[in-house]
Amino acid sequence: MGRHSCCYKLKLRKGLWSPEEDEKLLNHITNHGHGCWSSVPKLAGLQRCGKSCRLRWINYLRPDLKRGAFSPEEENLIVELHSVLGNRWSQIAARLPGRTDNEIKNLWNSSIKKKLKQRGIDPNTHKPISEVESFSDKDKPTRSSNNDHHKSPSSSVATNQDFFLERPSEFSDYFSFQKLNFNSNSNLGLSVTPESSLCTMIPTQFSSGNMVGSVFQTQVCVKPSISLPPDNSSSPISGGDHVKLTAPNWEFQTNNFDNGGFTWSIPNPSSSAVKPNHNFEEVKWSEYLNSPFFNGSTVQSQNSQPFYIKSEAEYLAKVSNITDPWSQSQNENLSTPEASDVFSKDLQRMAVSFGQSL
DNA sequence: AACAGATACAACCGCATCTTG
DNA sequence: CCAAGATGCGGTTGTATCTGT
Repeated sequence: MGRHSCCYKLKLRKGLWSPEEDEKLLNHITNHGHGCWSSVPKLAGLQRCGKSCRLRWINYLRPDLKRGAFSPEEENLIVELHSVLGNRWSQIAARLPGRTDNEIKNLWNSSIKKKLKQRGIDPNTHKPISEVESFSDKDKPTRSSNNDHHKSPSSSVATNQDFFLERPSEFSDYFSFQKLNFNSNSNLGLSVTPESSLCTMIPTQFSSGNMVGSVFQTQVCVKPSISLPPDNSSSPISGGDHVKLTAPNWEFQTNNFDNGGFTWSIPNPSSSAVKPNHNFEEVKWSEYLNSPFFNGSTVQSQNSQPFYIKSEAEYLAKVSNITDPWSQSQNENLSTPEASDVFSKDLQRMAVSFGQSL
């Protein structure tokens, strides 16, 4: 459709808004509300199209807008959200009260991108630039066209399910999950994908980012999945190319935006109960992102209600008991190889259990 | 002071989706 | 169900301002 139809019929003003125009629009909406935007210009006495009026109101005149520079916490939150949501500016803006998608987009393009690059982080992938550069073509996921999650969702996301299925590979790249050094093969005929191409990432703690020293920290969880070998194997699981499972233990990652580095930690594997038969496919990513967990507020107590994934009830209960994954991991000093080995074995056990329940 | 380039921000454009008759 | 209009979104462009020479 493109340009609003009224713009063709009438000679309408374009470009910057004058104070007089602002006043007319502000007065009209204050007194009457905007109603149908296409009728606003006429009712407000403006030579603009409704689309232009709407944009002016949303980005500039709205009374609840927060003015002034972005705080470091806001910038960190934007980076964090962008790593999950990509260029879904409106969704990012929804988590920063008083900020508009337009100004967040502008901030990203004019400032944050450069800062990340200066820290050696690729703003598209959120990976260290050195890793991005060494990521050869042969290692890229086959669905390379989906590798850039910064495309417009309108063109890349056909359905919720498609979106959900496509997100994991993007984030497995980002999180370099192979650091966990899973056993790539087991005597059960199962394999945990070493490159973690099916790894699913769930952000858990955006709302509870906290200051540790001068560092703003947030935590996210990474949920490995298991892929099955071809049907000719002796795998106890049959049917379908892949089975996705929720890991019995969740991995916490702390993002330290001050130095651009990532610190890995893994909760004590024995502290988490295995819940083998829940079906993560039930939860669509978009539903998750629209869940109450994400609604509006950017500051939320860690002890508040856990986020919504109905099939993850067991997990939620555990998360709510973890008061500080960061210091917990520091104290326990879980080194990656040992912990990941246990982690990997738990995954395999769970996969078998899952397969037998089918 | 004048100019050019960089930067930040405002606004537009085109597309997809939603709504309505 | 369909078509047209309305709305929302993200990419892009335009412009004012800043900064350095």
